[in-house]
Amino acid sequence: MDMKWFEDMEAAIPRGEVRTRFAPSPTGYMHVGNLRTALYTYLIARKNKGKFILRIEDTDQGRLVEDALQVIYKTMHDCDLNHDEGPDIGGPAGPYIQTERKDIYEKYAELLLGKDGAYRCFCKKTEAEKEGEADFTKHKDPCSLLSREESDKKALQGEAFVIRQRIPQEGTTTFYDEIFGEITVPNDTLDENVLIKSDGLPTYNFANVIDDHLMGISHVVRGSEYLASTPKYNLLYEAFGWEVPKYIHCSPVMRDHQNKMSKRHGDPSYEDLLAQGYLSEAIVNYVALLGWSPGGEREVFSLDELCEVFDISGISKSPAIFDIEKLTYFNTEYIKALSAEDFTKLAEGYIRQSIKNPDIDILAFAPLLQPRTEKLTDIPEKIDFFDSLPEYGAELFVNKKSKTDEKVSLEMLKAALPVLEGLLVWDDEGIHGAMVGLAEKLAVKNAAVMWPVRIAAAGKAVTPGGAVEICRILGKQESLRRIKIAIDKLS
RNA sequence: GGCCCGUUGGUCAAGUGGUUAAGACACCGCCCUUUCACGGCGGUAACAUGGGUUCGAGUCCCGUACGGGUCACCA
Repeated sequence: MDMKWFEDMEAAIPRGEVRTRFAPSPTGYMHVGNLRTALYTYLIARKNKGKFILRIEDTDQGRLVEDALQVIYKTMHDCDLNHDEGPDIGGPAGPYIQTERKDIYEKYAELLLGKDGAYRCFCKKTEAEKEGEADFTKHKDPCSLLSREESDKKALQGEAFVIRQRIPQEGTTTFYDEIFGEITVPNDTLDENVLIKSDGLPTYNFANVIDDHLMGISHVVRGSEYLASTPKYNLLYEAFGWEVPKYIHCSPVMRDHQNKMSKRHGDPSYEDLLAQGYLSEAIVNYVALLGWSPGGEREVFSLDELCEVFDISGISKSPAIFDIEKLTYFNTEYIKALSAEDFTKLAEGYIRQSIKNPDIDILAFAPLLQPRTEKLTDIPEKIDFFDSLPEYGAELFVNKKSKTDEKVSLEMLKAALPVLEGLLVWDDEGIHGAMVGLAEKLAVKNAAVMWPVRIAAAGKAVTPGGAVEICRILGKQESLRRIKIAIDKLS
């Protein structure tokens, strides 16, 4: 065995700084829990002026998904979770794609074999483990008893094998997690997992340990589903004589008390949320708070601010249920905080979805929409009435607070028609003045005029903006036409 | 089933032995208002459970219940 090679590998490991890594499998789908893990991982690196690394865990050849890498890059980029090292930009600890590190794993597996921390298993892959009846009894693997000579001989003869981790059956293993504290498990409950598969590629169980070590990862951030196998990873570090990194296991993001968020249940992925009209910044802010708390009362944080205040101690042990309503609240806040230009830019496409009439000024809607938009996708149905007057019932004219009913509305519209018709300048000031003046003349509340006019102009009860703004955007001719339609309807 | 972990209002959560148990979302009410919304003000609502330890327990210990994770040649 070429020990010089191993020495060189060790010597090349970046050290002396905080290094974290986000290590997704290319599944083509970034679920919310994944995004949160990426965020926390990023935050820990930035908070400590360290490095954030992207590593692709693609050792499952059967599950390759086309373009999955692009989904990862795009999500990270959209969310501003920029990495310092990764497959696309390189770095001192590459390659950053596991299938490109095959020879590295092979060498370390060989080394481990030599240390008796692993053994070859020549058993046939058992199809016996069918769905349904789970067998929880542990079986002693006969191959673990094979002498090194026998094992080498069989391998040399070309017999297919996998490499399994050898686990001492006595004693306990203890590891420390930054969130859960000290955890101790009896060694005889640990399985001798496959480290190298028959296709020569490593399993997660092996690759993560090798890579985290070789890439100089100081803080391992991952989902709590790995909590149960962490003792086995510790045993691996121990067998190699390597320093164990800090562990940060995050509890899952749930859809309800019983189930994790999942594609199967139709829970939204990051991409889905974008498509539903949520802003990246709002999603990131909300997700940061799902399972982590800064401790104070403040909740709105930009990414940069999160880098400052984030602390591992604020991460919660128990799972958190994803609440789309609270996300919506954050989204509303972020939309309101947008500059008028930025909002217009984002809203334009949605506005065009329902406004086909080229005579209508698209930009006129933006200021009306911005303070009352929860999700960008809500925009089209809010303004569809501008394009064409919807069918509506006369009961919309009834409003207690404005003191209007169908009869009063008819009177008001009849009175308003000539006043508006006589307006020479069709702007907010003029329209407002005309209607308020009319109300004063008739000795009624402003609302008694405004309500019927708004209903007549819009044909729906809930509208962005009031009678004045709607009439202004509609234009004089169309406004008058709609008022006449309403008069006919009420007569 | 074994092992591991968790449990503060509907949800996210603060809280590290002594608090009137924060805050946010949602919900309800009032005010403002040319609608809805926004905004302002106020309200309903919680320490899973039983034992300890302690002068004193949401906070520490043990049990119970409930929930989750894991026990793949998936990660």
